[in-house]
Amino acid sequence: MTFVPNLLDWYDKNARDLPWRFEQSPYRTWVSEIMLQQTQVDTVIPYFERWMAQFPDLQALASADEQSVLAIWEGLGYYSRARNLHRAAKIVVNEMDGQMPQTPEGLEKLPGIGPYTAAAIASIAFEQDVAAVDGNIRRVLARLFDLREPARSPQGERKLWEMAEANLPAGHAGAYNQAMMDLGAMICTPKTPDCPNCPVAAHCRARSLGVQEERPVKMARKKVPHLTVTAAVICRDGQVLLAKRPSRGLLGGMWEFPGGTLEDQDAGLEACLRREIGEELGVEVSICSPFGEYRHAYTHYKITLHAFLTALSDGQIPQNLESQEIRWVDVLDLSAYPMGKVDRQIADRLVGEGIHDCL
DNA sequence: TAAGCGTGGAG
DNA sequence: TCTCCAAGCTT
Repeated sequence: MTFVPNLLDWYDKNARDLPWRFEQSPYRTWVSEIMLQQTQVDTVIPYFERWMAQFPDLQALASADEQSVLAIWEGLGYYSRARNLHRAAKIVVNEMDGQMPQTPEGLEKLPGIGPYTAAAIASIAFEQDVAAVDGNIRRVLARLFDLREPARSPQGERKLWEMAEANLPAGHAGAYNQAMMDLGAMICTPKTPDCPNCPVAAHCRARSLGVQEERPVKMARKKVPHLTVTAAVICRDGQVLLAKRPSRGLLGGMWEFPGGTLEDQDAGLEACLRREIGEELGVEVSICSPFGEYRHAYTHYKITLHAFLTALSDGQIPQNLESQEIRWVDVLDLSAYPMGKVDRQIADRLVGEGIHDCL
């Protein structure tokens, strides 16, 4: 007797009523799965609704421009997800006659779709009998079978996919995968799992050994560096200068206030800013006043960003030396330019206070 | 293979 | 304030 009947019975009664379940289509399933990568359901829901209002189908997405796609995605993070989803939609519409692949192998060829997402879409949208393993399922399986290896190690990962496949109920893969995820999100949580209310507690080896909170075994985590960063709000005639970041890498394709990281050789924050503006724009600026200190944690490092109101020195014309593009933007138009969180905070403060030319 | 990639919520 | 970590993928 496996845990699966109890699991499916529980899911039948307790499945969450989510927007992409309430009204289901392959496209909606796809978008939801991409948004849900490394992101919690409650965070995703409002983004999903806005997305569907603006890009109701594959054709609408494929014909959109990347900036409007990034603008909708702003705040959700991992922006390559948005760029890849956009690219993939163009591929499906232009090269596949608008028909999404229905198998994991076909889906995985599209940018942004890896092993988990391919299995999730194939099982949920196309009723294929394939097992998926995500963070929730990884935790549930590691506890059910008391997996001793680190779950994210190559060997642990291989065993988890084997466990998921071994227990797959034929003809019910979509419900099975989603039930495992809902169980992980609602009952079998990372901290203090609700074992008394768990429908499969009787099958749980970690629970029977009292080690459920020690599963899954984690890999050691690296320390994150903390950088000091400066940024310039360069003001001129009611406008500010924005730079568009390179298309790949951190915040790819998003706009920002130019600046950069404090180096050992810099005499101070203002010297750092003058150096960075020289490197990035080839101009000299005069620094008028501080404009806030912003702390933020990215995936791999933390920053404290010091912003300054600045003005170009006489006769200086900014050149685009390191960005995709630079552009003078009216303060009231800043909301139309997709930005990461810190730059959005600076932009919002500019909008709120109005711009006062500093010289 | 391991590092890079955002942000927000929970404890 | 800090740590963990959340429906992972790409290079």
